[in-house]
Amino acid sequence: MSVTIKDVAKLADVAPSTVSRVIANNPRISEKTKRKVKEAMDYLGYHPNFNARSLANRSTQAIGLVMPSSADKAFQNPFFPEVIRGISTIAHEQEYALYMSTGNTEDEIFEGVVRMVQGRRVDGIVMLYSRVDDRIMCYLQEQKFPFTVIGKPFKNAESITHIDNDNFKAAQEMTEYLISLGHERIGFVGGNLNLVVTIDRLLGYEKAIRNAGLPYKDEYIVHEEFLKEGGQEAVKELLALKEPPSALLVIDDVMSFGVLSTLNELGVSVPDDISLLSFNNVMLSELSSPSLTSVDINIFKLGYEAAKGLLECIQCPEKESKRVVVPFQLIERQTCSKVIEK
Amino acid sequence: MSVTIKDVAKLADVAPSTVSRVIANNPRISEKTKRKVKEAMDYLGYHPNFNARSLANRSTQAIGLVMPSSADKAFQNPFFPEVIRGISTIAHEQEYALYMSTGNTEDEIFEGVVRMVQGRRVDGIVMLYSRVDDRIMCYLQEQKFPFTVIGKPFKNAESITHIDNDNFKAAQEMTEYLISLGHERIGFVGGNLNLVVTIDRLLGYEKAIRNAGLPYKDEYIVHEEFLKEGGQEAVKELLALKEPPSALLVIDDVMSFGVLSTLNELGVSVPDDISLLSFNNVMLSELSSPSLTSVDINIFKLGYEAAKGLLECIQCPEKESKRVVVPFQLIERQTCSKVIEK
DNA sequence: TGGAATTAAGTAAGCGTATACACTAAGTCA
DNA sequence: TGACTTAGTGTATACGCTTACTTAATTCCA
Repeated sequence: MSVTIKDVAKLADVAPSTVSRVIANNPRISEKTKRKVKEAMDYLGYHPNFNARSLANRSTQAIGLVMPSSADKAFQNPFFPEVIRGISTIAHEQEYALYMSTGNTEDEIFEGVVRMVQGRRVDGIVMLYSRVDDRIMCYLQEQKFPFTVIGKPFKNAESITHIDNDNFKAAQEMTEYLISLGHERIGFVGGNLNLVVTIDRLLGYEKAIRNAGLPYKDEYIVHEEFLKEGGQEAVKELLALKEPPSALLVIDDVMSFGVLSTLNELGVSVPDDISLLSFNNVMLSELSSPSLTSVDINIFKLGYEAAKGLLECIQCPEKESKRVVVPFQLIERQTCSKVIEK
Repeated sequence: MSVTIKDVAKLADVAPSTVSRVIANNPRISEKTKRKVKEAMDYLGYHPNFNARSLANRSTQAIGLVMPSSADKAFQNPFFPEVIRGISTIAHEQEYALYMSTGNTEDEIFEGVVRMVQGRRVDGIVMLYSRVDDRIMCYLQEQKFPFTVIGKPFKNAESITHIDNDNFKAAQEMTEYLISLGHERIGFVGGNLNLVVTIDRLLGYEKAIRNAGLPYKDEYIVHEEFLKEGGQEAVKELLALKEPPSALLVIDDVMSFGVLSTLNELGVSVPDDISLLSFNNVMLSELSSPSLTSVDINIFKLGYEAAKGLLECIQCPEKESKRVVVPFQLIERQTCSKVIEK
């Protein structure tokens, strides 16, 4: 059917192995032969069969991506496309392709990963999230399969290459920023508590609150899904309190969009009645009205570095694991203001 | 190293071929044997090696995605994640994985596709765009490689399964809508003229303009890149005219975001000074201020149907090609208003 | 009861590539 | 000149799986 290494060998009048060596650019082949073989390859339009190569080679030139939930849900958050942009940039530089398996339930996703790994469909995996006691991560560790994590692993962080922001510090500084604006009732709108990023940011928030001698109130802390709907739910809860917060630290821009729309419906003005500070600085966060004050966590770089680290793992497995911290930066826009004394 | 079909065969005391048949659920194997083999597989934690299977099988259970530009750029437009959501939904249902190769230049992307195809890394391809005289599409046709297209192929549309909106009609109706609001100077902000979608919508626009007996002016037609920056450029050009348009038909929401921000900078009010109607109804188009009046083209469904069509192509290659038209719907929000007589 | 028909499982030949090992021819050196 | 490198190729096997072909065992019917 398609042209194989043997066809090339026949045409160039050499052995198949020689052709294989030319492909691998083996120095033991003379320039003359190389030229001859290359001509034959061009003439026949030869392209190596990746499956055969992978089989013989035990390498696939592909890296797998694992998302926290079904791609279906994940892609609703611009975080993921942006991470993938970063990943694909370096993947492309090194001629790796990206491979995604999807699933609806946790079990399905897990099975997908097992198939990727055992089926040798990829050389390594980038986990696009970090969760408390994650089965997939445990599995990859057991299997000693190369992987890197975006976010901080809950356990064994030292032995796993991971790329993260200093989320604790970021949340602390941002809370301090809100405090400096005069806010004393600051709500925290978090995502899923299983995600390490939620925990880190919550701890940073707590630290700042306590440092400032403010009361740390459980009712100011809400956890919802990482979607617009999550933000909407959260606001409803918080505004139902006797003393609703005057500022919100929201863990994700998309949630903030939800928060914003609900506040708008309720006739609560941002930032006059309530300030909003969120994380991620997604591409579209400047578009909302008012535009979001948000912490730029450099999503692109998170992806880029994660893939880079993974390729290093794959290429030299002895290399020890490392932690890369990507800096963050507050982007001030229109959703935060000073408290006006009444 | 990892457990193979032979290990399972040995443990279950059958021949490797029998194990293979159990995996394929071949009816010629007795239930008793199947049970025995499955036990052995579970016990050993066996998972088939996909590369070996693909090699023997000539099938990969993966579908390739081709984007119009580098993933880097494409992912800046929420259109693509959303299409991929649709694709991944059905891909997952049928246990296919997604495969993406990326490249910066047109040549690199082309090479990536050739490697996908010749290297037998995927069973079929979904083209996420349709362009005039596209090398990749020609190549896939020559190779008789299964593929489907999102958008209308420029040539041979009858012989290629494709999923599209009726962009001509959509643009015509939308232009008529603007005309019905009293607008007589309507600008058209298009994307790359090589994209068939741009052409179709432009033609629909022209049709409506001419039907209404309005002058069709070239200077009202601008083409820029499918990004925010593109929208920004476009506005600058259009507002520099002696008689700037009172309404704009913008081909893409992200461009509209750019249009909006520039108009805002220039102190032009939307919709009071200028109306804006755009396409795609991306998830975040309700967030801008004012929120975008936009045509919902059902991006998710475009992806879903494209992948579905592809899987049909793969599974029965004789099946004839088809055209699926996904309906559109105007979502009225805040960027269009009637012309106020002065 | 013998042989055809049917069912169940095994044998072995690929799929296309990589690579350890073997081999040849030419060059090196004492 | 003969033993010894060394550069350049070829041979043969392995990678893990599928499948056409065969064989063995069982059933069925005249």
